[in-house]
Amino acid sequence: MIARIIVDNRAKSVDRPFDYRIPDELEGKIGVGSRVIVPFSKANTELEGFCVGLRETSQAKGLKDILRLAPQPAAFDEKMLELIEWMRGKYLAGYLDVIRTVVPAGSAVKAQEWIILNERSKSKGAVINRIQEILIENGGSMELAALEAEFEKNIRAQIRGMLKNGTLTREFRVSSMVGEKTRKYVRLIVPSDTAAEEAGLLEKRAPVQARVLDELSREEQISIADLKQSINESASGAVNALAKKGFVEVFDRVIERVPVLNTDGGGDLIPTFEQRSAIERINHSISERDNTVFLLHGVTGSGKTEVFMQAIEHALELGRSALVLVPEISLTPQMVSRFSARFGERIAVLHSALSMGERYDQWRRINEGRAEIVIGARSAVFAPLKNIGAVIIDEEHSETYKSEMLPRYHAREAALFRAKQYGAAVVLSSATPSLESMYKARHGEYELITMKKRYNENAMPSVSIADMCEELKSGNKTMFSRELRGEIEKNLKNGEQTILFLNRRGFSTFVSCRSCGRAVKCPNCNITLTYHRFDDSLKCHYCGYEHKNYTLCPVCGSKYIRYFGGGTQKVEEEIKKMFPTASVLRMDVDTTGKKQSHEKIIERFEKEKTDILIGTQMVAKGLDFENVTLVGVISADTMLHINDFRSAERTFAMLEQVTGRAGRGNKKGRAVIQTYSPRNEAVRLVKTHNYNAFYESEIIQRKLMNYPPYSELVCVLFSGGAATLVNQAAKYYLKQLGNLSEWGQWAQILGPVPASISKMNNKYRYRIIIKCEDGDKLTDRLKNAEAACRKHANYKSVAVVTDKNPNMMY
DNA sequence: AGCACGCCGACT
DNA sequence: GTCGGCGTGCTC
Repeated sequence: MIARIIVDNRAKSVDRPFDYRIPDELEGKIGVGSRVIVPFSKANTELEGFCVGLRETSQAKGLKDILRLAPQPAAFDEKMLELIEWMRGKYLAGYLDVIRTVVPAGSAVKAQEWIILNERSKSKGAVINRIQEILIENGGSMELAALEAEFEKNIRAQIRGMLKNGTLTREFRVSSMVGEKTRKYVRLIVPSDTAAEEAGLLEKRAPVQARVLDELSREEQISIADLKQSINESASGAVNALAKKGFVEVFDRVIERVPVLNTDGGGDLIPTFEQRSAIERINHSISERDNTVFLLHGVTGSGKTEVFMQAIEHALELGRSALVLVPEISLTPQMVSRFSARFGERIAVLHSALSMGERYDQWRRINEGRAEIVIGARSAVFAPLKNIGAVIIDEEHSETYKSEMLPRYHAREAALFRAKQYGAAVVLSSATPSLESMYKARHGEYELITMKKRYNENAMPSVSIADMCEELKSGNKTMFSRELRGEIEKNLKNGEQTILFLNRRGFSTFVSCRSCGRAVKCPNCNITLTYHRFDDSLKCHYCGYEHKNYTLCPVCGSKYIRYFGGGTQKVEEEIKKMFPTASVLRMDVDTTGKKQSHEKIIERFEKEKTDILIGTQMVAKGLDFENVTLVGVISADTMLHINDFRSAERTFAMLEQVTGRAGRGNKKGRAVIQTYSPRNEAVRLVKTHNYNAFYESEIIQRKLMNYPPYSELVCVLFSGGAATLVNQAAKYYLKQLGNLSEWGQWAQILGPVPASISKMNNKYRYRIIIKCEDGDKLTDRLKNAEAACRKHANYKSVAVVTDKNPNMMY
């Protein structure tokens, strides 16, 4: 038999299957997804490979044998392979890029090349002698990479020569990067009465040893870590002494790294009429296996989580599994704990904070069918579930579902693909669905379920809009309108909590000179630097460049340097000035840098009843606190004026979400939105929480401008060291794409033009945007044009990245 | 990526 | 004459 193998060699040109013979001893043991070790290229380097198919014969000449199986289980099954193939086409990515995305990182085996010195030979080459000396110093063998590191120049030629004449031999040693985790355990190897007797003897002389024996008589095996806890630090010494005397033995026990889940999440609730009817429709589809896609449009607090849980329960009853995607797991702790309270051990939670080992163990649990419900962010869509019955995508409009790395997949699209494979029901859920999804729902492609009532029949928060132009006219130059200020005062008096939201993305605080009018820019990127109060420095949020704050303008030397825009730090400062007695917490990227500090802030806010929480994006999602009755949006404009066709949609969704944080308990919630554009539709319609009106006004704009959902966008980004070269490469690419008239569909090409961030990390960037009916039909053309660019001698240094349906326009 | 092959200039 | 420079092309 012949196996088709994708070799784990990062070179793009080898991104295709290679045929290998399956040796007799491996016959029948290799199938789709198997991880194997194969010799590759002239040097027969041992590489890991993934099997993507079997066949009887091969036309390739010079077939080699598969060397052996890698220790890990198969990385994927046939269904997952279909997904891999689909993603390869859809997102113009290579096999390996896709496989590395789909298969958990770190579960790969890496073979290190070791060099062994056989005999010391006399040589006239200084390098050759030095190689021998270093090898002898290291006990006769070394990893090639370590050996090479000892030299400044390349020693490949010398090594090759020495391998040929037998002075050296080569060996590949595999070390699996992540495998099972083991822990040291102790157990008795003598009868328990012998141990008890010994314990009695040791009582006075060695009390710690006596206690170890005592505990082991009650429990068969105990980890050394536990003993250290229950006795004291010297327990491990005592264990060693007992082992030496032959009473106990220490052994490695495989343990699974399962993160601890919080399981307090309240009991079952009685579903409302709206919930019941939603559940019925979804469960019917699960039973029928008809792959219906539901768009669940429900206001915040309408009890969508309960609907999800009942659908999942139904899928499990039918022996099927369930996949739940959320925008970011750390932002939905309440949902996760409700799920784990209900489903316990059957859940696997995948999130970015997991270590590689934890991730691998979760992957195995799912793969072996020990966890049937997966809840996680974007990449959880690749969880190795079998027989999926229900797929739930919460906050389906969220932009975090789109990957910014290669392959630039959209988790919603990938989830729909998987659901189709298994005939699973899909629930796309949101209070503010994406225009694309609502369009499909209104045109019969998806089934619309609407949930209008909040679970506890609470009214939606009342929203008022503060016109900041008016404030300025009446002489208010602070960041806060009189109305917001008044409401905060009211809340402080009543002992109720307030959340202040500030969207820093897009318009960060920047430093500019009042004399020459120039803003301080990053030397590597065409972007203004952001001022950070904390260490009085200017930082570039794209490349990480950092500079101490200037006291004089770096361009004209003037001392009239000014700060523009207000970040969260500024808001915090002003609030503290205005309300000196109020307790204040700030939550943004700077205060949540460390793992879990974000959860800690939320916990503190809840427990300590902090008066005011100031935050960015992250306060907008999932927080559900009874005592929060006021939400203030410092500026609704920051997102609105970004030059992007989705900015209105984003603004509306964001405002709906933040204002929805108010009044989750019995008290009525209020929200104040500050803006310089009070008449803008996205801002105005939040006041009445009227999504449908917003949809109708926005969809007209989209149709007029032929934007999605009336078209598809393909964005091609070119970047390289010299602006003109990059621009030429983009033009050459367009020429390779051929005539629009031959494409068999309506299409429009925009560009090439400099990208919105025209320079990043010292790379100049140009973009082409293709508006068309069906981007997937262009895939082959795009791939060919990209390949032509890469081949062209002049443009080899220019990187080309294609993004279908990008979040932003670059 | 890494290696071999191959076609041109500077050396024993 | 040949050693070695790196441009080109292939890896089952």
